Amino acid sequence: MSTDSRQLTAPPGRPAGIKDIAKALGVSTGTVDRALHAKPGINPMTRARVLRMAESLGYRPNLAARYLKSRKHLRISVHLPQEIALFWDSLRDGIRDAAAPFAPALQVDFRSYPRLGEGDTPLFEQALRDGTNGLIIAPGNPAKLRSCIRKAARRDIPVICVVTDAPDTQRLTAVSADPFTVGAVAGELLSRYLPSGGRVAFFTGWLGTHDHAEKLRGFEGSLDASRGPIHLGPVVEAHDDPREGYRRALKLLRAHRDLKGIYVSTVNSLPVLQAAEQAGRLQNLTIVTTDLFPELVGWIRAGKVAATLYQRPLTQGRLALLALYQYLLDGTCPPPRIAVAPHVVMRSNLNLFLERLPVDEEGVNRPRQG
Amino acid sequence: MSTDSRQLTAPPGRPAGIKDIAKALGVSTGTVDRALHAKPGINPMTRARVLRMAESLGYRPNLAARYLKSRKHLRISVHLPQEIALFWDSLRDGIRDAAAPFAPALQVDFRSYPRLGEGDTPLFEQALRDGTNGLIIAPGNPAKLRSCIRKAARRDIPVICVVTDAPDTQRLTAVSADPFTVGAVAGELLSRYLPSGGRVAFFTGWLGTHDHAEKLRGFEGSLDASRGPIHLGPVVEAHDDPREGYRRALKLLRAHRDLKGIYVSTVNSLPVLQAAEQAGRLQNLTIVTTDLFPELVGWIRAGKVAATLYQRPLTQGRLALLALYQYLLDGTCPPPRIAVAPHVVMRSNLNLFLERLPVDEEGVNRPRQG
DNA sequence: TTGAAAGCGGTACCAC
DNA sequence: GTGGTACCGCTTTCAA
Repeated sequence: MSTDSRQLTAPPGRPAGIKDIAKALGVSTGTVDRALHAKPGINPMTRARVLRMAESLGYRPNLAARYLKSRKHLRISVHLPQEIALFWDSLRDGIRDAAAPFAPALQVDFRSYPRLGEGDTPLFEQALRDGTNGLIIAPGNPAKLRSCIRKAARRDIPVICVVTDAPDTQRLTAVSADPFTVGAVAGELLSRYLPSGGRVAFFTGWLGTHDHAEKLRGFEGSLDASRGPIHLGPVVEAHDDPREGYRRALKLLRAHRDLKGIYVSTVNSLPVLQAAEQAGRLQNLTIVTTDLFPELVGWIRAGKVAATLYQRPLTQGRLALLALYQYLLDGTCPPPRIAVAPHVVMRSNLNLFLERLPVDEEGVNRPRQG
Repeated sequence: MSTDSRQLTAPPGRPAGIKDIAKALGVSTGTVDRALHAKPGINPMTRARVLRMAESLGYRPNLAARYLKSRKHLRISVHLPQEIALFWDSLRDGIRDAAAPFAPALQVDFRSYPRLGEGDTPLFEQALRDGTNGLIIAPGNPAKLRSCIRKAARRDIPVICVVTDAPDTQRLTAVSADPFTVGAVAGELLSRYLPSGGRVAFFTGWLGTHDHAEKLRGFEGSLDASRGPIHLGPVVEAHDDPREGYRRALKLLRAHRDLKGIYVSTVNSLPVLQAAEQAGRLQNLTIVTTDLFPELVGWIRAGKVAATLYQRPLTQGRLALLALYQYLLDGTCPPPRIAVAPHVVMRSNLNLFLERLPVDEEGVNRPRQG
């Protein structure tokens, strides 16, 4: 008679291993391995028995041993733009830092392309050919990547979006500073900052971009919800171009002498600030900007920028990597969207953020003189 | 003649291991191991040669193999108060989450004592007796723990402080929301929120407590630095006692009919809010509070609390654990202080934080009626 | 003071 | 289909 397996189901002193399963069933470790990994060439019956026993013994694979033997380097590819360098470099740093504890089991390949949406498709396809195990991307133009993502999904290669999302695709998840909330925070700040009311302008890149439109929605909703008599004024698309931003800002300021505040919802805030200073309007404008970069520091220090909403690239990178690694390691599915709470950076807490920013404190931080 | 070691210093195809060092030097792996771990019973000369070779080969220990064999569970003790449960539980969660990837190589023992500063000393001494490898504590009364920390340092057992610091001790580092900055942010927010000026009150626990005094310094400095004609009004110590807080708040409001704002710099904000509501003054007060807990949610939603400064216990826990683990693993010394940037939580971004807060959305969040 | 060798828990290959 | 076993890189023990 075979031994009564039930008495073996009691948890032993130390965690059950593959050998314990094999012994309890009177099979070899090889068989157990094949069963656990759904490898070909095993009797379905045997497989079922092994799985049941593994379950009842509470078997958890020892990852140290697994990695030690198989040396299976998980390789993941990270494709991000070069511009704006500081932001994307921070994101890369966040990914690198989060990946460090898993080295050398996890290898991260960074690849860059010039600007958001320009040249990411070929990189994606190359990564698929190279047999990457997972991807982190910032889809500037989701439509163009749609088929790539589908292809990856078919091969069970997870894709995580950062900063921007590719909605309605099979990407595993998207990590971002929820744009609606970011816009809403800007709106609430300006409402509170301007209790006597007035009109505020909204600068953005392209209203056709999902994220930018969401920011506007959040911003407007927040202004409406506030009790103050503050209202949404002109909405300006500057297409993330400094010269266009400067030109449009100047024009805007001339056309609207009563403007009380401005929210620049993309990183393109410097031209707007310079235009406002040029026009001598800074004193009477409350300005909220987006993200944090060396040239902005001086403006914040001087109180010319009331607050900037920092999208925390480091944290986004960390969360994206962890979600991807978890999925690759044990199939854990992250929630469909991971929202990072934006930081409200002002003069009083600016220094805390500069520590993590590769900022040259000398000179760079002075606001340019008109 | 021994082989010329220099040609071996070139990085090989795959990472150098302990055997590579042994082979290059013509010694055994046992010797290499003893040298690398400063174990007793090895010729200093041999040791030096091994270390040099390890260096030049760029040797990095294979952690998988190390853990697989030695099963050396690092055990660390985390001692935190029970009250206020929600805050400290979040901190514990942050530690737990950060430790999870290292399981089972790292085991975390949580121990609790009733309130900050009450009963932490015996726990500390017990942990030392039990042979813990490291500690995370929240020193409510640094003076009492001073000798404990010294004892730990002598045995090379790292101690990390969270939330509160024990300055001038040998603790490895302290993770906290830098109190000066937190106070300064509150001051800047109130200055901006109240452009027409006036006086604002400052509620705290004990001015004798380092952190609380720092918050006041930051707060006042920020008010002074702002251009607005806003000034520091009454400073109230409520000793973190709800009844005392309520009583003092009522009295304060009666004595200062012109008060424009209040900053409650400890978690003891509910009584102050209730007093203000009772006195019918909420409409004309801009209130900034500290931390986030279920009972506060309704007040924020209703716009009665303009903002609350959240000290991000999850992040503090994560950073503390990582710093401790890094130190235990490869001796990496963290900076003497790790500052967490506090989050500015307002109506518009509240939901992002509630997701991580064990909050019952039903009923609990309504502000209590008088 | 040093060397040799036995595992740690899985994986992968070969033989049956 | 299944069993047996060498081996991943390191630690630890025992013998020299």
